[in-house]
Amino acid sequence: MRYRKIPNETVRRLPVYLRALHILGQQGKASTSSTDLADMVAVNSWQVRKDFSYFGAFGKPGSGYEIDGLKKQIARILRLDTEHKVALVGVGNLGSAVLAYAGFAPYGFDIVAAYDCDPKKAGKKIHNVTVESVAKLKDLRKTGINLAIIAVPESAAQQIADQLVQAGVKGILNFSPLHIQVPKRVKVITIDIAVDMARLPYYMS
Amino acid sequence: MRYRKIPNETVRRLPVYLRALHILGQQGKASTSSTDLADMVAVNSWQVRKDFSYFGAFGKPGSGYEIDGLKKQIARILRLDTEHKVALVGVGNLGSAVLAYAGFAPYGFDIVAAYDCDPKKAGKKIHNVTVESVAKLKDLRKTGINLAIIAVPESAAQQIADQLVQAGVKGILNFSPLHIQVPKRVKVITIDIAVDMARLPYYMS
DNA sequence: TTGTGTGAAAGTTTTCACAGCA
DNA sequence: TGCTGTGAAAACTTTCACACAA
Repeated sequence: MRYRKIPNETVRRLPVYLRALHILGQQGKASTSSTDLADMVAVNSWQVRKDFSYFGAFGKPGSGYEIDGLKKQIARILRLDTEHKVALVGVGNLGSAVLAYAGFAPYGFDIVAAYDCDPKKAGKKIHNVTVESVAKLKDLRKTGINLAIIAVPESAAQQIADQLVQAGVKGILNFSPLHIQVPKRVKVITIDIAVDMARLPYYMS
Repeated sequence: MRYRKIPNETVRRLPVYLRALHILGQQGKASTSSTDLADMVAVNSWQVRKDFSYFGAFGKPGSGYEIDGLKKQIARILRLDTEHKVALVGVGNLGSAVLAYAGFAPYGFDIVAAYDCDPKKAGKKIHNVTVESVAKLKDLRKTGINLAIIAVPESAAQQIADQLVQAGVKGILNFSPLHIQVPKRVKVITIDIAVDMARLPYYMS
């Protein structure tokens, strides 16, 4: 079953496996099994094996998966085998939290630029990144950054997205609710905290 | 097709429809169509109609859906027709951003308590909520709060989750990566920013 | 013996096409 | 005419069962 079309749901799980493997690696382990991985990320062992099978076989019957090799394979599939420079737009409460967040590093993301429309913030250094005016967004193209995080208020999100696309950004992580319009070639992933939270009561007994 | 089992994916979309309806209501509109709603949330019109059909018919052929009525219906299904008090644990960068976030209010969520393990923060008022020591978590049961947001570092998350379950919490929005172990009766929804971001490069041309 | 890889079956979700109401 | 509601088909995803490799 080599190199079939990878199901979307599998792609969604791959970063989770990657994080689990990262942790196992830090614990000094060299290999693991589909059962152990499954327990860590709360799926079934056959789901893990099936997911991996979409890009060909990685594991050894009897002994399991070699952690370093598997990490590299998954990183390559997700195109996380090279560093990605990221721009952040909106350095409010949420933006600052994003800048402080250490969780991006294991995936090879590095936030190297930050923009805010508040002139008082321009020039300030927050978590090692100097905040610039949003007017400077047009210079983004020269920097080779093609990933951006939008953490601005809802009302400004579409306008910022337009500017980012103009500046050559190809992928956007969007924290503002509802849909942002971009050309088809640009991928947007939206995280809406309230929308996710709103599902909780439904599932509570 | 009345009162069939509601697909999980439909439940995931309901809060999104709710937000769109909220906006339409604020714009002074009284009714809308499946096509308009679909455009706002980036799905197809037949998906919208199918989703609504799982709880019975709401709309009028020819004229569409009455916004207020539809909002109430969806809120009732999601059990968002009553206010929900929420406790926040972890008032760091992310926790503060959550406290400041206005997006919860339209769904009826109200963050009324905040806890942090840093004794220096105890007693401080942040965005109208007084921060308390995590030692006070055991008093949570008396307050009638059964929803919590975990915004603590990864290493403390499981321990906090255990305490929350002990205190009678039935639903948890978890910002720390990887899986948190809770009894089956408790629902956990995890938001992992980095894991979502990690899918972007795969989809970028 | 332990643990992988994978066809086939079962289950879920999306898409389509169209009947029918206002 | 405009727009809904829905059965049926198609597409996608998960689960199972088991052959087989170390």
